[in-house]
Amino acid sequence: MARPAAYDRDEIVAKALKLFWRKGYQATSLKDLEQALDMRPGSIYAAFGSKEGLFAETLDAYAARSTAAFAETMAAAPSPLAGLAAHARALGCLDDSAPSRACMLVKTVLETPDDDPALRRQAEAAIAAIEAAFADGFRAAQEAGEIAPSADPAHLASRLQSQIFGLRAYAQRTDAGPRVAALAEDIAREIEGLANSDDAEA
Amino acid sequence: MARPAAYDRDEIVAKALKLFWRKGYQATSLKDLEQALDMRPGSIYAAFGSKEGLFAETLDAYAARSTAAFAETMAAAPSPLAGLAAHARALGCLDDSAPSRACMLVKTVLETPDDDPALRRQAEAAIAAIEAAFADGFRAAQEAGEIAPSADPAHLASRLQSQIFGLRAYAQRTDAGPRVAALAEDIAREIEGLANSDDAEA
DNA sequence: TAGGTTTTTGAGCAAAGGTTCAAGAATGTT
DNA sequence: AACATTCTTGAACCTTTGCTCAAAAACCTA
Repeated sequence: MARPAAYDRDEIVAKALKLFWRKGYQATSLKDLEQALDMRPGSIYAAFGSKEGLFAETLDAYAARSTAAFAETMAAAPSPLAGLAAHARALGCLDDSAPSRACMLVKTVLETPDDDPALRRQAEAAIAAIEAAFADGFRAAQEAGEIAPSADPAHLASRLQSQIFGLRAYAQRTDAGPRVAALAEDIAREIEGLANSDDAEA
Repeated sequence: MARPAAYDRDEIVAKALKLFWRKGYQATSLKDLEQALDMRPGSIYAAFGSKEGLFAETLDAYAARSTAAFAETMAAAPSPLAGLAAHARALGCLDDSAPSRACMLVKTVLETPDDDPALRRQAEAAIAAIEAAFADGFRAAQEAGEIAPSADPAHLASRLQSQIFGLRAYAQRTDAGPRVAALAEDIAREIEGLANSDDAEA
C-alpha cells in the first residue's frame, strides 16, 4: 500500500451524477467535471479511464438509486397495486433540488447517437430492468387478486413506464410545475382503477 | 440581380431536419451538415448565419409540419374527439423512415442546457402551441357535446401531450416496435372513453 | 460582350474538446 | 529515516469544433 486516494469514490460519482443528469453527456465537458469534482484530469482518468467510463459508472448509480426507490415504495405500501400507484403519485412532487426533472436514462437514450452503442445499450438495459420490476409489481397484484387474472402485467408495465417517461419529460419544461401533480394523479388513478372489485366481494 | 443560389432553401432545411432530428443539436457537427447538405461552410453561414440559426429554422419547419399533420387529422375526422383519438392512434405506426421516433421538440428541450435559452424557449413555445391545439380540439368536442361540460380541456390536452411524449420516448428504444402500437391504442381508447353517452341518448 | 452583383469555394483560424504523461507530493512499510 | 508505491498535478498534445474571409465562379442586366 501507499498513498491513499484523497477522495471518496461514491462522493465523486454523486457529484458527477449531478452534472451529467442536468447537462447530459455531451454537453458536460471535462472542464466542467474538473471543477465540479475538484479533480485534475490525470486523477479523473486514473480513476475512471475516460469521460465515458465516468458517465457509465454514474449511469449505474442512477439506475441503482431509481430501482431502490421503487423497491422502497413497494415495500412500504399496503399492497402491490397501492405501491405502484404511490410510485406514480410520488412523481407529482417535483423536486427542484434534483438536477433535472426528466429521467436521466431517457435523456441518455434520446441523446445517444446510433454510433455510440455502449452508453445507449447500458441505458436501455437499465430501463428494461425497471420495466421488469414494474411487471413484477403488477404480477404480484394479480396474484394477490387485486387486478383481473386476464390482465397483462407486461403490458401494464410498459404503459406505466411510457406514462412516467412522458410525465417527466413534460415536467422538464419551464413552468410545468402546477400541471405535473395533476398528471401524476391521473396516472395513479388509472392504476387504482384496475382494482378488481371481486376481491372485496369474494 | 446576380448569381442565384444553387439550392432550394426548403430542400436544405429538410435535409438538415433529417440530421438534427436524428442526432440532436450538439451531436451534429458542421462537417456532418456540410456533407448532408452538400454545401461548404461559407454558403451555410451566408444562408443561415450560424449552426444555431440553421437549427432554429429547422425546428420551425418541424413544428409547422407537426401542427399541420394534426390539423389534417382533425379535419379528416368525423368529430373532434374522433380526430384526437385518431391522432393518438396514428403514433402506433412507427415510421422507420423517419429520422427518429422521438419528438424533436422533446429531444431539444431535454438536451438544451439552461445556459442556452434561445433554442430551449423556441422548442417550448412550439410545444405550448401544440398543446393549445389539443386543448382547442377538446374544447370543440365539448361544445359538440361529445364530452362532459365539466371536463377541463386544458388538462386533457396536457394529459394527451404528456402521454405522447412518453410513447414517443418509449418508441425510441431499440426493439420497442411491438409494444408501441398497443400503447398508442391505450391512449386512443382513453380519449374515446371520455365520450359522453348523453350525446347518443339525447 | 462587359459590368456589376451575388454565391460558392476551401484553406485556415482561434478556441475548446478529450486525453496523456513525466514530474512532484503524500502515504505505508521496513 | 529511507524506500517503494501510489496518487496528484498541470502543462502540453492532437483533434475537432464552429466559424471567417479573400478569391474565384456564375449568373443577370444592359
